[in-house]
Amino acid sequence: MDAYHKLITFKIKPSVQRIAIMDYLLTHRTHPSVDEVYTSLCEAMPTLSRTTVYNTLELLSESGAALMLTIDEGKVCFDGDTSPHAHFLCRKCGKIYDLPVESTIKEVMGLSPDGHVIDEVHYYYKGTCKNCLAK
Amino acid sequence: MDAYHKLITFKIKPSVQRIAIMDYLLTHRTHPSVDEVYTSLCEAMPTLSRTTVYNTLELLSESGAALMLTIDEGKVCFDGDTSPHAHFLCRKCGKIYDLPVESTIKEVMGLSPDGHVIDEVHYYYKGTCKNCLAK
DNA sequence: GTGCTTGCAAATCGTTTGCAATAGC
DNA sequence: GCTATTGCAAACGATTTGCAAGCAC
Repeated sequence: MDAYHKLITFKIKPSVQRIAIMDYLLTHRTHPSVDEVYTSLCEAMPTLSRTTVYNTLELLSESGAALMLTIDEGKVCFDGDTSPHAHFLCRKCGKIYDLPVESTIKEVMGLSPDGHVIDEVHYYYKGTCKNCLAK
Repeated sequence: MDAYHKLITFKIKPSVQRIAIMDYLLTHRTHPSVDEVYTSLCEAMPTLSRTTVYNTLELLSESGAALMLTIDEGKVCFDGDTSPHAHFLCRKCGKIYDLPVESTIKEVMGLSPDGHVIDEVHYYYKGTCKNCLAK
């Protein structure tokens, strides 16, 4: 699905900026930070403001069109892939990798044994990635 | 185990401040932020500085004597309980609850199918807690 | 006395806010 | 024209840094 239709699907009114940001998330599976999205899009859209990127990414994650990741302390990252998967952060190079989940995240959703309602699940792993191990 | 011996176990040189901070984490299972630890300890130790709290909590989490939680975007929390368990954040009241983990986190530790070395695992759940549901 | 630990103040950085300019129906 | 969206600049708050003073062996 392209960016425009993903916005429509999640009931988000499309605008030039929103489509560009959604498209960036869908075509760059690098789990970018706000600043990476902003800086990358600025080349093609020089009038884009950081505020709009903040607003839009918040809107996307609240609407369910993107995931807000807090695996990296001190700065938030975003993922346009909203299918169930886990995330791995390499402490050496700082890259975030996708990992498959054994027991699907969907099973956890709903009411916890303690009586809390769970509507969002994140599995975060940290360590050293394959590439950094080889060095 | 008391704070002093937990520091020794994790090869951390004890000091008055480090013992006080470790003790705070062991006796307050509220997943406090840096500021909560600092403010609470300041009453009894007026000369304590925020820098020391930052340094010590970083040292504790790097040494494995405490967990650094990033479930709450924008500010980091700490947990003196280093046994395997998951965390649930209530978006209404902001409290973090401990949850038991079905498949133990220890099983995940080690080499991932992709060849990355995993040495830290966090399971984060978000939603509305029992108490807030009742209101 | 040497090296580690602490504490203060200033700086930094990601993020939020207030508000005016703009775009879309 | 009305409402929602965008963009700028200033404010904010958590965290980091530089460095001097203090403590322990």
